[in-house]
Amino acid sequence: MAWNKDHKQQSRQRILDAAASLFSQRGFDGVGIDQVMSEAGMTRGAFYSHFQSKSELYRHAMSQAAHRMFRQVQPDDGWQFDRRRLIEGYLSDPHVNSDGVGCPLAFLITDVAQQQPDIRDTYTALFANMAERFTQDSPEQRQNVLQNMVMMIGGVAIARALSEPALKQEVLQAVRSALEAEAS
Amino acid sequence: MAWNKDHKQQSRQRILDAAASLFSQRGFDGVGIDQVMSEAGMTRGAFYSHFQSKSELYRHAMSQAAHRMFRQVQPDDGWQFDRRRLIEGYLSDPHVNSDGVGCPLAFLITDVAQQQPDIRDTYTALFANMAERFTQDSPEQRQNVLQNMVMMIGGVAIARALSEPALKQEVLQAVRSALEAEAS
DNA sequence: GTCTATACTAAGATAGAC
DNA sequence: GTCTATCTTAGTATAGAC
Repeated sequence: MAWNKDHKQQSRQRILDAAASLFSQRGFDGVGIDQVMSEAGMTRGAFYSHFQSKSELYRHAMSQAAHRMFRQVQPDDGWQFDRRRLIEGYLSDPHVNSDGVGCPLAFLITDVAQQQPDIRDTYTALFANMAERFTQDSPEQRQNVLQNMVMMIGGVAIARALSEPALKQEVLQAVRSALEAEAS
Repeated sequence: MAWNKDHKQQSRQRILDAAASLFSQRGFDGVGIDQVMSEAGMTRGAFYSHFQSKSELYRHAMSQAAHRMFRQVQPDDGWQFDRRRLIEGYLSDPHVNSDGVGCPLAFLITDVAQQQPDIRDTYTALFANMAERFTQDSPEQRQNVLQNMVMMIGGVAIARALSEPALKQEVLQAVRSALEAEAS
């Protein structure tokens, strides 16, 4: 029994990892169950004993990717997060040009806006969650936090859409400048 | 002959208008040629005497929507555009919650990022074009212009993804505050 | 220039064997 | 729990009538 349970959990995790990566790059409509299951090392038929629908998979993959990012922002061991490191990492080339999992708040903005309410509710909860983590115990900073999140998320999303490297770097640099000015 | 030419132009325009609206709301993969042609009052077969592919239609629809917006920013009659009016209109409820054509730079960010190079090139050209219009003859302001564009585009895109009205308004208000502070 | 009909491919989801 | 097989629907694009 224990073995079976473990095995199912591992399969589910492989599906979620494949889904997070594929959805990050191609969006909801750009990914099929076939591709996800193939990348997870299984076939289509096995999918529905793990998730009820593609929509449910999308929501779980989005949540998982976001929470893994949150963990970097606010580690469990109680260390204060390093604001500058976070910003640099978020705007870095490996993240912006990632061909794997990226921050779903940035990589999937308009993709989410086009989907059903359940998916938009998940995105909304993740966005609100991140805003609260940043605001911590100084509610008077909330507007600044929201402005910084718009800059970071919007900047990464736009940079990913641009095909000209020079312009892409210019946008990312403009975002860095704005956030550094804000930090003082 | 003149009549035929006119008629074809009008059909093409109806297709473009329908496409701009549908793509704005549902993205590249969320729209079929059938839907576009049906909304334009024709059937599928007629499409390919106007455009070579769905991708070409998407690019033209995106360009047209953007240039119509540019015209509001910089009218032909030489009037200086009203910066505050532009910002208010861009962040307004009718634009953000529009169920028709919206600014493609905001409504289609991640949709474009997932598409082929030709589509990303079109988006890039439109973004660069808008940045230049705003910068006008003061190149030293270019970084500010890019920061403001990220704020406006990112803010509208995020607001559209959020399902909770209060949070959506909070984000838009934060963007307004940032842009007003910038204006001084 | 626009129509109907069709070729071709792929999607999401389900049924039933093992 | 995972497989193969299948149902149903819909997509892009093309061919040929009018």
